[in-house]
Amino acid sequence: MPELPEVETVRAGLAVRVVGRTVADVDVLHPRAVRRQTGGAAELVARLRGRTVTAAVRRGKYLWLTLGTDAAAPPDEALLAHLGMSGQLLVQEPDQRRAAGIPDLGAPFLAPPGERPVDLTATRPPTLVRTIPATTAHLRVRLRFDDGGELWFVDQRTFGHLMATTTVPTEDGAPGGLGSDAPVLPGPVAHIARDLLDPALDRSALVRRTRARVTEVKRALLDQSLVSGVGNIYADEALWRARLHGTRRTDRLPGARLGSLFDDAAAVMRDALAVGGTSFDALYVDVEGAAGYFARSLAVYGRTGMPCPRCGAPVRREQFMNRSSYSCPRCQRRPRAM
DNA sequence: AAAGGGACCTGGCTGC
DNA sequence: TGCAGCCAGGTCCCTT
Repeated sequence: MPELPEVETVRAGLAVRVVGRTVADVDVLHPRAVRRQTGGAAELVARLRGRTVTAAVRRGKYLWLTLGTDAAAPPDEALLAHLGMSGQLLVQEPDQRRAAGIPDLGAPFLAPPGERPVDLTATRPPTLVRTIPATTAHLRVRLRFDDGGELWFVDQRTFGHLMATTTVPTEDGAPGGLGSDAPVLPGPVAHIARDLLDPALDRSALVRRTRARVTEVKRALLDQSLVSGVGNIYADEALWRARLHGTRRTDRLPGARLGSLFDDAAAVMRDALAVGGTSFDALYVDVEGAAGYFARSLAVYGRTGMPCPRCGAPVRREQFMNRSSYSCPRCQRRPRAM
C-alpha cells in the first residue's frame, strides 16, 4: 500500500532513470487508468508526445513528472500519478541500453546533482531484490521514450491513475513538492497539504489547524488536506510511537502532544524510507521491481495478538473508519467517551 | 460548513 | 473440490 515512503522511493528512482528522457509515444491499455483525464486516453497521449521529463516531484502520495521545453521557466505541464493501492511505475530498459552501461536491476542508484544518493540494495537482503517480472499482466499505460526505454504503469486493483495536467502556482511561493525547486504543482493536487517530510511545512500552523478540528486524531492523520502522505499503516505506527489511541479527540489534545505525534509520524516514515518502504507482497515495488524491507520493523500494523515491542501486551485489532486499526491495549488507552 | 460514510476495484484467502 | 464471500484501503463524492 503505497504511502509517503513508498511513493518517495518510486520518485527517487524516476529522478534517476526517467528525467531527461523524451516521450515518443504512449499506449493506454485500460481506460480506467486515465479516468480523471477529461479528454480520455487521446488527450493524455497528445499532451505527452514529444515532451521531455525535467523533474520527478512528490507531495504526499502524489507524484508527478514535470514536462519542460524551457529549462529556465517553471514547468507549465506535468504527468500526474497516483499509485492508489497497487500501482507501480516500472522502468523497462531494452537490452542494448544495458549493454551501453545503464545500471542493471538491483544496481545502486546514482544520484543526480543536488539529490542525496539512494542505494536501494544496501539496506535490503538480496532475496528481496527481484527482477522485474516479464509479464504484462495489469499493465495499464506504457510510455515509450525515444531512446527505446519504457515506463510502465502497472496496477492490479486500478485505484491509481495517470493524468496530464497544467500546473498552478503554490500559495506560499515555496516549491510544490520534493524533487524540484519550481513553486508550482499540478492543479488537481492543489488541495493536498504539504507532507511531514516537506521542508516548507509549517509545523506550528499544522498543530493549530489540527486542534481546531473536531474529530478523532487518526482521522486527522489520514486527512490529506490537513497533512499528506500518511496512510493506514504509518498512522497506526505513529500513534503507537506516540502512545495515543486513534479515537482521541484532536480538540482535547495539548498542542505539544499533537506536535510530538507529527514528529513520530515523520520519524517512522523516514525509517521506512531508509529501507525502501513497506512491502507485504508483490503489490508495492520500486521502479526496478524491488520490494521494500520495512514490514519487519512494524510494531503493531498487521500484528494482531503478537506482543507489543514496548510492553509485551498482545496487539489489538479494531474496526475503525471501515478499516482495521492496530494498537497496543496497554500503551494506547482508549478514551473514556467519544 | 465541516465531518462522516459509501463506492470504486481485483485477487488472494477462508470457510462451508 | 468448488465457489461464495470477505478483506485490503486511498480518494472522490454525496449526505448529514
